[in-house]
Amino acid sequence: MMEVKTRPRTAQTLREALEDDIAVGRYPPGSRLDEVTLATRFAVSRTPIREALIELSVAGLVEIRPRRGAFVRDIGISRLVEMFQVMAELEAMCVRLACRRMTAEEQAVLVAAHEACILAADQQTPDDYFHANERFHEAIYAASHNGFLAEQARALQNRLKAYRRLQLRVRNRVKGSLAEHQAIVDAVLEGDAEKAENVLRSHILIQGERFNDFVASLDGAKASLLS
Amino acid sequence: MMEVKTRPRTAQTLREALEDDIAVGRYPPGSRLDEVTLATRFAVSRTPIREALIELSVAGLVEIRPRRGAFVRDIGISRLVEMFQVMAELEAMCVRLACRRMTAEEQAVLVAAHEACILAADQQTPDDYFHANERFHEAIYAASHNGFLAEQARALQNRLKAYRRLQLRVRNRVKGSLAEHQAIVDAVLEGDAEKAENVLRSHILIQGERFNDFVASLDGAKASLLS
DNA sequence: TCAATTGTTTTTGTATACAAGCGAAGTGGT
DNA sequence: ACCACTTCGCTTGTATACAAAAACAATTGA
Repeated sequence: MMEVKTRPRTAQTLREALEDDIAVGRYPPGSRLDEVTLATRFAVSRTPIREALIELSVAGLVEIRPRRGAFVRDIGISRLVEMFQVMAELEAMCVRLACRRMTAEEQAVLVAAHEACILAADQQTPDDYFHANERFHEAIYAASHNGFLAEQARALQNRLKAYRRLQLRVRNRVKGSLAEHQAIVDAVLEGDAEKAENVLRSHILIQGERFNDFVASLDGAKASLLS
Repeated sequence: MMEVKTRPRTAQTLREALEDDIAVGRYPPGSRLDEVTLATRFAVSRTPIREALIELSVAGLVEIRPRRGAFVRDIGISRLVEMFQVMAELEAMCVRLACRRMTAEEQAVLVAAHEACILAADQQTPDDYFHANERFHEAIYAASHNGFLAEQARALQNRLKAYRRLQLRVRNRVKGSLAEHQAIVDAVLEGDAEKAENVLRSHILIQGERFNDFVASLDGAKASLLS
């Protein structure tokens, strides 16, 4: 069997490596994750592979069907909308708390992250914007001063990573995202918690909708998901 | 070493067994979970024990410090408050959605669960009330018609199980809890989503506060936590 | 020709064996 | 006597071996 480029396994854990491979689409939803194949690919025994797969299954990215193996969890579109709904609520909570509690430094970090987003959006590199966007939201999580909430938000953001990335491909979505960020920053700087909360909530909800559009637009042409 | 009563391991998984043991206090926060000890206790090899511990660590009940073992996660009081805050928001979201979406049958289930709580509260058995209470909240999760949200709510409720149980020991807490439930049911039946949301939110937040009281009241006498 | 049953093969789940790191205790030096 | 260093034991992390279940294929009977 033809060996595809195997990442050198720097210092990152097996779990992170698999997480990335799933997010990037190397292992598409529904595909089987064979233990021995993975073991040979990463040049380890089955044991650490199994442990990584268990972690991923608890985290929700992988489904382990007893006695028949691990599969990349295929999230239906309706469940995806549900997840974005919860994500919206978590982020709304974050920004609400952030409005009350955030320090001047944290405000500066948020503004800087926003400006980085603007820069990344200008040059037509969608992946750069994707990462700048992640840091923007991270700034809000951290500013909530609720460590547990921030963890939950990060975990769910990570679980939705693949879909958030795709959703950015929708026409004019980056521009729209940016405008929403601006509104959020404005509200936060004004200290208008209620406004910030509402804008952020719909900023997330719109992602679920745009993803829906995206899927609908390709319809039969599932193959191009990995284009 | 003296063998304490080892549960016969009916059909439940190792993970659930350990979860229970932690919730019940057999393994108090901070205590070390030795792999070989657990292996002999459950009469299995280290492998399935390790896998269960990994699951628990991802779920957040256990902390695995590399190369030094697994410990029951010791949740500080401030983090606990954070967790109750998030729980409150999740439940508020559940009831808000439930108000809009719940069917007549689901309303009936909720009312029935509430009545079961009243019955359980009358007879002075705190554990019965605890379980009836769980079913009451479960009815709300299910009625949200957002499967993912319901899963998240259940997971967090489970993680807080030990603390919710203790918090019920505070003077008059059961009576107070019941009154709050009544208010929630009323609001839901009226279809007043905003009211239901607010009442439920503070119903959860109050648990964090009452737990705080509870800890403060014993103060030095940590030993009696397991009374 | 098709279905069913049986035998083979592949794959998961568990046990055991082995390697390597951390901690504790002991030893030697100052 | 006190501190640093070394060594030994115990525990985790990983590899391998084995058992059992599921998938697959082939053969036989209708």
